[in-house]
Amino acid sequence: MSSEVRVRFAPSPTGYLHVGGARTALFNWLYARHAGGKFILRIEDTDRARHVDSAVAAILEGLRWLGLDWDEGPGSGKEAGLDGCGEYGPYFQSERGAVYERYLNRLRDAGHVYEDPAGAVRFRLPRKPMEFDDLVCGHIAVDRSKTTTPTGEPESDMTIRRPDGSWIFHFVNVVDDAEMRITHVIRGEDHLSNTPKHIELYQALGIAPPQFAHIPLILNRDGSKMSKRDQGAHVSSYMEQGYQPEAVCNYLCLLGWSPKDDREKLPIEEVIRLFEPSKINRKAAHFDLEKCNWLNAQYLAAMSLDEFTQASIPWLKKAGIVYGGTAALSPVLALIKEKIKLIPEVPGWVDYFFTDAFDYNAEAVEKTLRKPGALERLVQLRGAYAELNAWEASLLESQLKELAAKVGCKPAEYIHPARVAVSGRSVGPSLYHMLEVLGQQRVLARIDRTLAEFAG
RNA sequence: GACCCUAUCGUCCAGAGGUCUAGGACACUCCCCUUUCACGGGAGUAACACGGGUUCGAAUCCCGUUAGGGUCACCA
Repeated sequence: MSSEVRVRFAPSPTGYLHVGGARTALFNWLYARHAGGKFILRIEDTDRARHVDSAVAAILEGLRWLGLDWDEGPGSGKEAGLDGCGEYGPYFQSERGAVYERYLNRLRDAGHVYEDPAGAVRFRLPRKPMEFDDLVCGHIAVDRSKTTTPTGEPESDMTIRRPDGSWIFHFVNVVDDAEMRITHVIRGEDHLSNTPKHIELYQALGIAPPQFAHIPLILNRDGSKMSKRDQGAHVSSYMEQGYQPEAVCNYLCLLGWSPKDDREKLPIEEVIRLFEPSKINRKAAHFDLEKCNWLNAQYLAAMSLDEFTQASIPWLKKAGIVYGGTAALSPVLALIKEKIKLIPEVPGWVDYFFTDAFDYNAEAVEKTLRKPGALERLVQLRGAYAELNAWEASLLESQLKELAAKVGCKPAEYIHPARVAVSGRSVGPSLYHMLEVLGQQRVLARIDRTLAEFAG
């Protein structure tokens, strides 16, 4: 009746959301949004005994974080809770037993299933050549009569219900896709070999199968299979490490898809506009965290100072830094904003702005303060800065350079010790701007402290 | 083992028979900017897996080989 595109993401609640799964969800979502269709989330928890609410929550949380809102499924993309929305529910397979029973009877009436000696229900798999069109892989022709097990036995019939009455993936997956009016099944390439069997199921049921699109898997950088233990494998790890969700999402979009021009960072609206399942690459993509980090830095650079400040606050609090209001915080963050690749690095760059009790980095001390004459330079610089009636970066710079010229040494002889004296380390923002933000009182006091600590 | 998918710089992506002495990005190296670190700007190293065809012409089409991946469950 309607030609509306309906796609779905159907994870099983394993307790976390894998990036591979996230990308599958993303591509489904992109297509739904591109086509003005619906994105459905269905939880494949056929094993009710293993159903854990927190495991489902981890998946919903990851999807929401990435911005992948669903139109039907547990809860909605926008609100919390697991109640569900949509007219084809429930969206937990553990609650759909009656539906499966009904479809099983249809198969039974048509003579497609039988009970094996152990009491499991099996589907009589037609062993004949068949073919289908895949949106990503193209036309696929297989002869299932030829596939055998590792020991050389012919493949056995597909089990669809266990002796204990619980259901097997293949059957319920097909039934639910049919019941939920799914028009396009976009899933991982690991399902490619399952698809002929699923199509047989559709045919036995007398239902027209949906369009299929199998997307390549994501591998580790070195080409090995990405497992749950690998770095960056869980969406939650990006949440915990303070990545920008837009950046991670953007990166995932680029894994197997591209706008066909040289753009890398592009708004999701633009991806939605250009996305086509048939344009997805056929080759497995290797996951490169470096590039993801670079994209994240691009997103940070594009943030306003205010956005950057708001994003930094939770991490400053977590680090126990008392910054005393955004008015005091923002000028400091302005100094280091473009040096940051990941928001959680912020506390490590600004801590000394908010406490006088910072430590001196041993290596920095060795390389600058311990150098002959360094403390003498500090005394001279302190003298010059103490006399200033104004306190502004360009003035501080000209004063320092004048002093160096008068004494007949390089400005560096003042710059390096000064940096260590006021911050305890040898790397940081532009010295003069840092001094400006710190203020005259604190700068002089910190030089005094340094002189006292390292004299003699 | 059988069946299926895939094959362009280390990695991601352009390239859909001539415009390719193969382009962009990440990473790496060097230079500039900056007397710190980073950003930014510039330059450089680096690839069509191999072998056969088809064609006037192939990274692009076909076949084979090799390599990688997937599936062959009462996991999803």
